[in-house]
Amino acid sequence: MNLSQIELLRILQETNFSLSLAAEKMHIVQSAVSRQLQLFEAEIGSPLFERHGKKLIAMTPLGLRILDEVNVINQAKNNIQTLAADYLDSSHGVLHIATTHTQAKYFLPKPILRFREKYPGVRIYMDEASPEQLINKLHTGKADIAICTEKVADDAYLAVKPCYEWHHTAIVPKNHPLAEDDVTLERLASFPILTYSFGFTGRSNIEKAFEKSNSELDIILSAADTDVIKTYVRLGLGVGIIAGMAVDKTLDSDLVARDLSHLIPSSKTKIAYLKNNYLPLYGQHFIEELIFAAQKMQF
Amino acid sequence: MNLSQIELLRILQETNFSLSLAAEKMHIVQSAVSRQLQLFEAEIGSPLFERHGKKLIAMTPLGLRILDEVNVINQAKNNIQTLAADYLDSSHGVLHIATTHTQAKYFLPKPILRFREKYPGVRIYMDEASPEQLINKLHTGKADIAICTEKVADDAYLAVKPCYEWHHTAIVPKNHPLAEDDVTLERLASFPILTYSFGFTGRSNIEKAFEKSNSELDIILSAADTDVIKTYVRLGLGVGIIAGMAVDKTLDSDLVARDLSHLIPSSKTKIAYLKNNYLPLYGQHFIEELIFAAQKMQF
DNA sequence: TAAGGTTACGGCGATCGTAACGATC
DNA sequence: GATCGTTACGATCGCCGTAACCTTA
Repeated sequence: MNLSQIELLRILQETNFSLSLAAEKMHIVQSAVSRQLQLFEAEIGSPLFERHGKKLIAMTPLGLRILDEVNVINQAKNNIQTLAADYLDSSHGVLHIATTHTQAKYFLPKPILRFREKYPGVRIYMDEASPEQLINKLHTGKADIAICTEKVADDAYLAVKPCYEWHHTAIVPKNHPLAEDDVTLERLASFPILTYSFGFTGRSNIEKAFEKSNSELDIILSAADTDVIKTYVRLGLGVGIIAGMAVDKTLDSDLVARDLSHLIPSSKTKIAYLKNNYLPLYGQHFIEELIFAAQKMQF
Repeated sequence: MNLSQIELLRILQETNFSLSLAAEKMHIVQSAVSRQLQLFEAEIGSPLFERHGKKLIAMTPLGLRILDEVNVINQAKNNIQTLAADYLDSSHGVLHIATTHTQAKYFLPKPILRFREKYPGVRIYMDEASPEQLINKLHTGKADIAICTEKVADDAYLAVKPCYEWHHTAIVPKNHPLAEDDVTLERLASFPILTYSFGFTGRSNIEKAFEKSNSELDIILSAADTDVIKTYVRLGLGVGIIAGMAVDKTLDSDLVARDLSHLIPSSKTKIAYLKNNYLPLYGQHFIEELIFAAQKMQF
């Protein structure tokens, strides 16, 4: 057993068990990969992959169980490398942030600016995805830190820190009835609604609010992206329900924002990362920036 | 970085940072070890060991942090090997049990007999040690399963299963006053006491019982070993306080046993093993035997 | 000066690459 | 028949062992 064989197993799971793709990723020829896999299976004494003829199509139960350990080893190996690099120079490096559109556009700009000032040598990769995908990116090592509102609870491998609490806001064009009227659940439900997709940015709390009432929402447009919602609200398609921090007083001056904090439960945006993943110092400082920025906010 | 370098680091911590001892353990020459360490430190880019001249005397903070990850890797590597062996043949193998003398002599015989019948191919190593050492043996991989009463709480890396509950018993020679009289804390305290050493077999509960009362125990002999205590009780040195299950009705018929369950809080014997350590099937069955045996007992 | 660690060098074995072959959709 | 995997073989590179050298108690 050696580390390249461990790495091979890890890559095979990523490449849908393709030896040729794995070879490419490892920068060696395919025949070498084939032999290494054979050697490893020989050492284990049992096949780790189900095969159709010569093609690998799945992992055996033993293979899956061993894959768990392989991932542990891989994580630890990466930690060693990160630790070493961090110790040599904690001012340079790479930070993969995975988050939803709303956070990326309306919450992250300030903390990222401050962070850039302190760490001009750190390259930031920002990855937008659905909350479900965010967690997956953490687990597969494609992201170091995830920032989102939904789905990050009850995962034993995740460390989750509360970041900030916010409320939803309804937005309508200036001439819309809701621009002036009292806002109630029933009144809201009488209009076509535009809001976030399932599983995004506090959508679950919107569901909860209307579950309890007798009204039913007529959601005519769901989007992951606040700006898409705003666009169609401007076109008069209906009432937008968006996150409070996504309302920009100057850019959205053509719209009227009505606070919904009395109707829809507050949402909590969290910061999540893998417990077993060593975050370089600048990563830890980035989280501090997030929390600092959160404290300065109010919705 | 490769697995032998990882292994080297692990062994260096075991050998007090001696390259020559490490070389011996790894069955290679010392110069090879020296070079591998240099290569690894070069790859890390920083020294992992503090040196006095050429001699290694301690680890640097970075080295210690990396050692954590090394141990994780080592554990996972062992798990892979155990998984593979277990899958090939779950009827043969080795089981390292670490426990105290009392458990080894008075609780384990029955479950071990039953286990041997089911798994004649499993070699059992029984290791006697203090509770503190038991935990250490688990952490260093020298034991798979520990059975004891003290010290196994609040360790995040340990899985702890309750095994059985028992009470202390006082033993005296037949002609001793306590053979007949009512047993109270005060009465007990009026005699010289022989019992377990600090940190052994429910000793902490004895302390607790007497802390609350005004009496103070005059412990004239402490031993880890119940049989030593019995021996000196037979010689008339005083009153023995031992675990209830350590009283053998036939072998100890020359002694009088007085139950202390109304005076000393009950003790709980637990089974502990490392959460991250894969126990082969027979190991899991061994634990089942322990729990089965425990249910058949009563003290 | 003995014991532990480093440096230099030669030899062996592990693993890679090339290439030809085999199988599967 | 194109893609993917296996087998065979030669070449290379990494790692070990021998041995001489360095350093400190």
